[in-house]
Amino acid sequence: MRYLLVEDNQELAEAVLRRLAMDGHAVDHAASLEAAKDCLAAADYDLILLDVMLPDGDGREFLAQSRKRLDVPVIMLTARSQVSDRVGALDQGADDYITKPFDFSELEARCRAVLRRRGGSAKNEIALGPALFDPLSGTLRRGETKVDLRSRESRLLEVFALNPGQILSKGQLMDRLFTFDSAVTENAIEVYIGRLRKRIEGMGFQIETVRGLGYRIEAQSP
Amino acid sequence: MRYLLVEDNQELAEAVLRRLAMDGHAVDHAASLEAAKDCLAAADYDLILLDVMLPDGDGREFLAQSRKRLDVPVIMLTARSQVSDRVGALDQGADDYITKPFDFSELEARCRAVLRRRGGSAKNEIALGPALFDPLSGTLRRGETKVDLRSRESRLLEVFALNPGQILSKGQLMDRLFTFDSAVTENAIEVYIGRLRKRIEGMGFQIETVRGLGYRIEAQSP
DNA sequence: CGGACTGTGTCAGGTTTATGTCAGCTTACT
DNA sequence: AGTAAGCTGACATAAACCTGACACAGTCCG
Repeated sequence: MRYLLVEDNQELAEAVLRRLAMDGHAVDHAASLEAAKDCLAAADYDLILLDVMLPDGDGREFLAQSRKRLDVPVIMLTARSQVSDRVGALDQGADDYITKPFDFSELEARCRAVLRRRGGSAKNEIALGPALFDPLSGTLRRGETKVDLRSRESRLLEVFALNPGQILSKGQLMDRLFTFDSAVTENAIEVYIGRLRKRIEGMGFQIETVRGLGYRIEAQSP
Repeated sequence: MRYLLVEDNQELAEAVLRRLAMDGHAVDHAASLEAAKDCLAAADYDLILLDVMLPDGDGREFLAQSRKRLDVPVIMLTARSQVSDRVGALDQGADDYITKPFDFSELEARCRAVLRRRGGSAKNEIALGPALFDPLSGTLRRGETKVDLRSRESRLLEVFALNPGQILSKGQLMDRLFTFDSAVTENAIEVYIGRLRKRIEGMGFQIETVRGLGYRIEAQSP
């Protein structure tokens, strides 16, 4: 997938770029509307991440104009205070919006959601042993049994599901679950592992601790 | 592989250099950011080990700047006390971090992990007779049988696996397993050899004692 | 607006586990 | 047989991990 990120905050932009690159996407970065136009002229994108406040104009106007020519999904990045930003963002042609500060995992989830909506119904469920996990809705299903996960639990499980068999350290999990400026304890991961374990009981797979290294998902042993 | 170590503590730097050299890597050493820049201009590296606190600046800033131009994996070396060091290290562009003081074997393991992640996901398993050993997850497999090793056991086995047929003295093994400033008895090695032997029973290879000299790994005799 | 509810993250105390030492034993070599 | 080297079961310890309880902030709903 090829993304275009339009964002003038350098620090934030780099963090987002890195993260999306880790997921295997090619991401171009434009720090202004001017630069964004150049990028759009030069390449085809699958998704645009568009900040509202930009040095040379308002992202919404840009969106309104581009919509006539483009048919690319757009996710708006808005500041929390700018409530009015949200209102109308969707009207203006955005496919979704996300308020800053956001978790990277949430951004990833929204990107997937939007792309899925657009690109037809590519199934987005992940098989976990005999169970099926839908990270978008946060539901886990095995036959008749269905479990709803909370947002954090869902993201956590998603990270495991995307790295089956691999050991993930608490540090890695933290970086995947939390914003870079939020200072949470590693203990939070332990707590969530515990909560998640309770929920996935009887689903045919389990999270196993690898002492000193991290955690790993595995199909039920016995 | 060619590494660049950016670290101002002379003693630590030399120890790391020696160790990595033993693994057959070429390692350059820069004691400051200034020197690091010169090195980067002069050569291409496969991996950078970057201390956070340096006499002429913060390693993280350096990293943030370099990221634009470089695409080399970076492992940050942070002090345990400096919690803030760790926070965001990965977001700032590091591929991994390791807190001082660290065991050399852990450093090696992380280097391998990062390089592997970067260089595609080639499996990193080592053949030991009829068995396969994955030093990253610490699992040993022979056909259907799977054994999980503990961290120290895993590192110990790794040393043997990388030096097949060679006799390794207890001193050498200690150097490879423990931090240079930690004072452990040679008996500890004996104990671990014993534990490891128990675990690898039936895996088709064995650790044999060479009285007065050390130990050696060999395929099962009969 | 206030109270009930929910999702989150922290904390403190309890539990488990890896690790290294020790003491006494076995083995190999002279 | 004597001696040094190696082995091993038992143990203390500290670190890693788990978990019940709680505090806090949103959100919902009357």
